[in-house]
Amino acid sequence: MALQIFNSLTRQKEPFVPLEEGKVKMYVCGPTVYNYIHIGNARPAIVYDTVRRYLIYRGFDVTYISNFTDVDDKLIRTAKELGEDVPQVAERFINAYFEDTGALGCLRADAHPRVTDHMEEIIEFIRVLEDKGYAYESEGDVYYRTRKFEGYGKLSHQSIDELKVGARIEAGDKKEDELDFTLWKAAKPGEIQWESPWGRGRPGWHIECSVMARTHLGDTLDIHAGGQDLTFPHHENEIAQSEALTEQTFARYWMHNGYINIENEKMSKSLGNFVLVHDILKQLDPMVLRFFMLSVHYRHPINFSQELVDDAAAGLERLQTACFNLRHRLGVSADMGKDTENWLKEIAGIRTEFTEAMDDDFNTAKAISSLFDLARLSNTYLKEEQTASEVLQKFLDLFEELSDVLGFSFGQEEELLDADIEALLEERVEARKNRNFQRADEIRDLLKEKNIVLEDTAQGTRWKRG
RNA sequence: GGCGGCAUAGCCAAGUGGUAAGGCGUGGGUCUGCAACACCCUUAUUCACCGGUUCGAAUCCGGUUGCCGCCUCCA
Repeated sequence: MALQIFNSLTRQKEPFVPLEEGKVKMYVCGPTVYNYIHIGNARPAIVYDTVRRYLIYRGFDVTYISNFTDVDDKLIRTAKELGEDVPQVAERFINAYFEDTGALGCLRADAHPRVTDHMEEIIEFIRVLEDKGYAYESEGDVYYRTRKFEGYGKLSHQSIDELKVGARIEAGDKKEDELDFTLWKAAKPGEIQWESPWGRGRPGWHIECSVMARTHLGDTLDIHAGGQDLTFPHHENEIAQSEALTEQTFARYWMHNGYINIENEKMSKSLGNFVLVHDILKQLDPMVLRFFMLSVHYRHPINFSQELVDDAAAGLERLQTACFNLRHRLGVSADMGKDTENWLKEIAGIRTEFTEAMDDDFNTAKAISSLFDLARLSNTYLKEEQTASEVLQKFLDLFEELSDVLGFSFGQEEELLDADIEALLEERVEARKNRNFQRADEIRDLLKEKNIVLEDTAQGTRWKRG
């Protein structure tokens, strides 16, 4: 079964066939960097990072581009409020973005282009649109002549007239048609601005993605992705701009992830329930947040609440414990297992299960259930009195292989204990041997206070950080 | 008004024609000196409701109800 992707353009799953065999050009709309990212921004970051990892796992050569919108109205406003200039604000939140998404296990894109580094290309792009009759200047602004683009509405599946019903009509509008959107915006005095054929100004909202995608990936992308809310108008407008200019298909597969609600409510500024990744990670293991995000299919809405996060943490811990227990056993027991072939076959079967889930439009929820199957299987194996190192190692390898695709890391740093704690551990072994359970329990309690949890097994006592 | 989505156990969540994955939680049991970890069993004769198609539907069709999103800045 081939990899299938749900394409927003056709509203159905399609076999994924990149334009150039073996190579994938992927563009993900990045944030406007006027604040720390919230968990709604974290979802696409995590989801498409996982898509990318899986494509790589499947053997594709992926070029992954994700932009920063580092100039726009919100940035200008924020800079004003903070008494800084726009580049300063952008720089700070770009750094914060890397810090936050890095903690969440997201790999760096092959490039993170910024709007302000592409002014020449943007101006040139608009100029060509103007030449072709798709753009017109009006009092220093430049607008896109929406009605001229035949396919307008094909992504959001709306006809232009349906869209028009909902369009806002502003008094004294400089546009020819209320559906026309801004390509270039004349600057007000004091605002950040660039020289252009239409006077000093800055780019409109949608043009930057068309330009940066083309600059870094060429005329046709394999995958263009972003949040569901970007479908209209952002992505619709990108298509109009790019396809008017190049007369080529802009993106072949469009992916859109669902929203996040907070405690069953839409996250919004007015409700005051914005959850910033920067804040939540102070009290939440980033891997738990990632696990939580991937435990629901990316196109479905997801509800964020303390209770659900706690559930996710418990689930993730089960997987971590399974790995931990495998490592302990690998370190202490002899290499003597039976039925090795059968176990190896079962392990391999789980890889297939996982791949089939991911092939089906990146069904990470189902893929995660394969990890749980793997945990159950390995835990069952650990009940055997005799184990084979080869099998234990294969279990660990598959855990690592699959969790790496999902971007989880089950930390395994070899830690050393202080000498006095080692001494207590040894004393406890003696005490238990002598059936001095009172002393043994005393030591266990003592270490628990130091956040070291002891577990007695048939293969000796193991410890972990609580 | 237009376009679209969702409704599966206490909670979360897969599942798009073949007789309900998985996780968390619950209850019982096994293991253990006691724990912990783990394992086994338990928790939906049923998938919002009503019709229809079919040998067979959570899955397809029609209708009803409820919730949500987009059409306006937004991941």
